[in-house]
Amino acid sequence: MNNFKNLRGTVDLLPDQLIKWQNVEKIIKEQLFRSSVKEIRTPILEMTELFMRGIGEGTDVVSKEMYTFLDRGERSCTLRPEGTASVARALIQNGIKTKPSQKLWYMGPMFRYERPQAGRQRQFHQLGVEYVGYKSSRSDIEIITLAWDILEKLGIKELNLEINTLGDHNDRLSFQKAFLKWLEVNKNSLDLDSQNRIDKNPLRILDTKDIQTKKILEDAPRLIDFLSEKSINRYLSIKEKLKLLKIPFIENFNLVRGLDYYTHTAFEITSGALGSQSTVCGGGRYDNLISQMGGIETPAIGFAIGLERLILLSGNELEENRGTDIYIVNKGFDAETLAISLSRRLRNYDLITELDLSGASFSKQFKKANKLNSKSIIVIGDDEALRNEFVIRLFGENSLDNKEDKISFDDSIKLEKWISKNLLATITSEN
RNA sequence: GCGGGCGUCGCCAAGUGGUUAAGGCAGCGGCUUGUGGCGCCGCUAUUCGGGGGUUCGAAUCCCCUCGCUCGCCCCA
Repeated sequence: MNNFKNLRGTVDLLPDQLIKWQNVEKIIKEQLFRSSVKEIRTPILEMTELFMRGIGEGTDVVSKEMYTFLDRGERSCTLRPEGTASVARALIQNGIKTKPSQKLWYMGPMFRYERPQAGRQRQFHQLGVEYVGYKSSRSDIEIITLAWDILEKLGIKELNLEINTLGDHNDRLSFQKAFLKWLEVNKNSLDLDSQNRIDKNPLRILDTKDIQTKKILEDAPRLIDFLSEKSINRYLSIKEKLKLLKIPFIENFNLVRGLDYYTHTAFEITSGALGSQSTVCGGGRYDNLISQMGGIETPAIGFAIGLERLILLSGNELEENRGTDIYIVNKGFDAETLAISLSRRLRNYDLITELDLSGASFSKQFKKANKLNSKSIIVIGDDEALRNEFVIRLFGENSLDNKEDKISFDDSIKLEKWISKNLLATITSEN
């Protein structure tokens, strides 16, 4: 076996699987379109510095999961591990002042160097939505409901929305001060992982999985007690509105999320159906990111949905495929040319036509048409070529009677009539 | 980076030390060169992820290695 193989953690998506992907993407895009969210596309490759500064050097993503390499000009480049930093960069670079508020989405591959497992790949796909330049809690609500509605439109059930608030920069500073003081005292009773985080990213200790540490943390200072009145009111109003909108949620004070840039609202949507990688959607507010990256003070909030996990969760009704409408059986020199030109004409209709290219026997071609479940069939052979007409008839399982029509190659009207009577009616009733 | 499970045809598999490695699906060819669905017949792994070892003899036992997979960490 010295054939080529795909790289670990990457996958080939084959035509059959892509039917579902395309349907999922279509539903998502429609929902975004109706919500006035506009698409943005940024490069997959960025300078490494962007992610180090944007996401935070202490984070797991940056410290151990990036695909980083030197290009031929000795520049350090990184395949994007997430989309927010790139979008922020693009907006700053392209003059964010001229468009101070915008609703944006992007969809595409992201790369993280991790051990693959169920629902986790090294190259995976995300839908990201960013509301940039929106400050009020109304934007938090709209973006949470947008994420929720997309998942609902896809027919995904049994989702859990978790929310938390991280406060603003000052809230966090004063909390961190108290928390560090407490950590100093309790350091030795924490698990090793958490001890390591004290210097790098103390907030992350809050969502430790270690049971012992969890218990000890119950007596630690709580972020919520350090929030300013303004921050608290903001959070309370979000909870209030979610209740009024009947979006079920649970509060999770330990929801911190792995990226440094979050402020105020953090949220996550999970599903038990996913196994251990249960997060489908993660997001939050990042009011300081853009200014930290050199832009003007611009509050923003966003989320990302993992498409692979979405595909795993969405039902198989999205796998349904539209079959061939007309299969053109053809054989003989003149017949083949006529068949090609007829197939081109047929592509002006909303029909799926397939021209047989094999030159095989008629019986072979019929077998192929049958395998494809073609709804109808056109036959062009030497006889037809001679008479300048083709044979057309219905083909599916309900039409074994071989009732054929003959249509002249010049008679477009008769062809159109035949199509609308026999094919278009059934196609529209299906959709 | 650390644990557990697994690697036999494109896919699903039987085989657990003895001469030619079942079977099914898919594919190809034929019965049937101008009309399909069913059926029947035939073809498709000198080789069991790779390398080394034990043995008269290995897909089957041992060692190493690679890959996949599930979980931990973390995240989408």
